[in-house]
Amino acid sequence: MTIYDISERAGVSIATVSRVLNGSSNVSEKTKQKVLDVINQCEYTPNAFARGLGLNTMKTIGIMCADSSDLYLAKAIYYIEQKLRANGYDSILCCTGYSLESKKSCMNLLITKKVDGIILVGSNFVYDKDAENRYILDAAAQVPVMLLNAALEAPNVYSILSDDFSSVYEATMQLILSGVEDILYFTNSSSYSSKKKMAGFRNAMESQKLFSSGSLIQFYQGSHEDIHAMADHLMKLYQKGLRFHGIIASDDCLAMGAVRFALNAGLSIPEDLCVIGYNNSLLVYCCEPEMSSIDNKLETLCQNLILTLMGVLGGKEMPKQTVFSGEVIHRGTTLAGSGDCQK
Amino acid sequence: MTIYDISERAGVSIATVSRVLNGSSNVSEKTKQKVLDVINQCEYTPNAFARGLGLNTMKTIGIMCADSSDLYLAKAIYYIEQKLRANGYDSILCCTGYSLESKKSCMNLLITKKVDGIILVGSNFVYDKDAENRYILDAAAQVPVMLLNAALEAPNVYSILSDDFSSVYEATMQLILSGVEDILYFTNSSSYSSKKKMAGFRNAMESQKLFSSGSLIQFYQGSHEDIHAMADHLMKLYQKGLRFHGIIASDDCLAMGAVRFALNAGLSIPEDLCVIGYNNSLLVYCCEPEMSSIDNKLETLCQNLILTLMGVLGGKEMPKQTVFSGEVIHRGTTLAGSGDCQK
DNA sequence: GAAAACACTGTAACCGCTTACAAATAATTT
DNA sequence: AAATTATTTGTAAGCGGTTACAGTGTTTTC
Repeated sequence: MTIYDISERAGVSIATVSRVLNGSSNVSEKTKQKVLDVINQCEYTPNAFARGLGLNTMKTIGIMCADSSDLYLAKAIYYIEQKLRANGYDSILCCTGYSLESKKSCMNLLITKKVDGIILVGSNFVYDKDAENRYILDAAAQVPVMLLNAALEAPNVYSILSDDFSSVYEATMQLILSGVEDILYFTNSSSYSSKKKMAGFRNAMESQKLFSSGSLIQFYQGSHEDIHAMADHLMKLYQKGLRFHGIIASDDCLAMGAVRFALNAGLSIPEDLCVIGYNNSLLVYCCEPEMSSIDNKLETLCQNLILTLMGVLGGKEMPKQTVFSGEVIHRGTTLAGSGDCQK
Repeated sequence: MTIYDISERAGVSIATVSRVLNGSSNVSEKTKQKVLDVINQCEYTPNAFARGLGLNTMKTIGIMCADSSDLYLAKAIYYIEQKLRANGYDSILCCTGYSLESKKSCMNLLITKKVDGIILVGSNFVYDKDAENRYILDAAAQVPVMLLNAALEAPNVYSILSDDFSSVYEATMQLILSGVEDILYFTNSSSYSSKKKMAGFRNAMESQKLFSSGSLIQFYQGSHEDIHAMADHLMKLYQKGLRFHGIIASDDCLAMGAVRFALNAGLSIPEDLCVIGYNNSLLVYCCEPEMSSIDNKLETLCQNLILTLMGVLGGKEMPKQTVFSGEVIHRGTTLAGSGDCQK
């Protein structure tokens, strides 16, 4: 069933059918209705490929993320996909993994598929060295590129992110003010946003003359989900004699590792050890006491990202970078929050 | 840059260029190389829409899931997307939510976009009433439809699922054999696989003459992630005087709710209450003691699903239904596993 | 009532690729 | 060497839409 069939049955030309299909105003109400009737009756839907060829777009956005099974990224993808579809776009998903090579190849694939825009979900897509960000700039030469939780100043690249520096700075200060001074920053990444977080931690510590040595920032290198390994990492440090009464983790899962470590080491939370996670995910309710965490307003970020993208696609001038502030939420794993548990 | 440009520069016809592009064997090695050189030199990539129009496919598979941020579904999507791309396909993702209406509309969207196949991730896509499954059959009239964790006998519909009945049956029996006889089945869904699970539970209980009343199966209706609400649900039962020493949950998150309930009620696990979750997700390591759970071999399922789909798309005869068995993994929340914790 | 403006509709070119078929060339056979 | 066959290449007709432009019929203007 093609546009020709419809035009024939409706007794009009294909141009008229096409006009009806595309909501052109230059069709009389009468013929419009006639055509619409035939279309409905035949359950005709225009061929998407032909349409794509004619219009040079299929209203599709490419979404890239390292690992869609990551709790946080999965949530972001959910918000983004929903809002995209609500705007008449749909999304090609690519889980790239963490290697630059595969990111590049996914990027090319999306460009080849002629998506209308590309969303990079997660801060791990932006590198330190300019040369490594080349692939983003190349893509941006073709279609707008949106960064969630990362920033890159470049033409046709738009960044939506939370103020990770300030969030962690604040969390650290609050921990210090509650009397905890030997704090460990526990992370598994050195991505764009991770660096910001670390800087926030470091600045806060230094402002209180507490940043003594590099060992206060601990990198965990194992699997993203292996809570045991995370706990072991900390246990080793502990056994070597390193002491700390507070841990700020770069995500909730790592924080969960910290909680487990405390359990294994016989430390009680929050008396002997305070823990603050990041992302305020489902996991915060999964431990006892419940976990304090930093909420970076993911839904707001995603909402704004789509808004910006739609603006750009609509030819509007849009802000190149938008920053939202996060919020430290205290629950049972910090002293400040052991009393009043905010939602 | 089109195929005409290439043909001109290479001094051949567009047909030849097209042949080279599509790896046709009827091209001499010499001209092939000549064309390839020009293509590389010009960094030419064929227009995907035109190609789609010509070949009537864009090598794209539609993935539908209710909520990509669900721990289990997210993981499935990850596996599926990766394996699809490895096979030269990419995927349009649609998060449908749980209403039939939106499932239908997503399905239509995918058909309209002319995907080569559709994967329904999660058992909630299959309904009891045949009429409500109409939308699946309609889609299957166009393209193969793959069901993950659900089954439907229909032309061009392929089901890949785990043997949820047996898994839960076994888990229940093991609980009973360990001395726990008053067991609650805790679920939030009545999807295809949920029913199987319930039947497994019921059968096991009945086989031991323990299935006294309907109250042994408890439906939780709230948010999928609200662990507090889940715990509250159980607490209300408990306060009403209902007593149980075992809980089998239809997913790990609900099991986590059970763990929290135990905490709130002052019950110790596993002495006073045994808990078994489902999915063997990240969450099992997030509580103390670690959670016993049923592993349904998600990666194997996904692997097989893609294998089957590729077979079907390649015109091969493929099994209409493939069932894998799961495994009960005992950890700290069951008596059987309090001693020997298997990985 | 003729000219001008307007609203609607149709014709045909084009989007960029695939592929059936015809044509030309090369390799075998007799 | 002619005839036959196999290999390679080119021509042109789609694939199913969009849309510039031209054409027709109506209404408005003076």
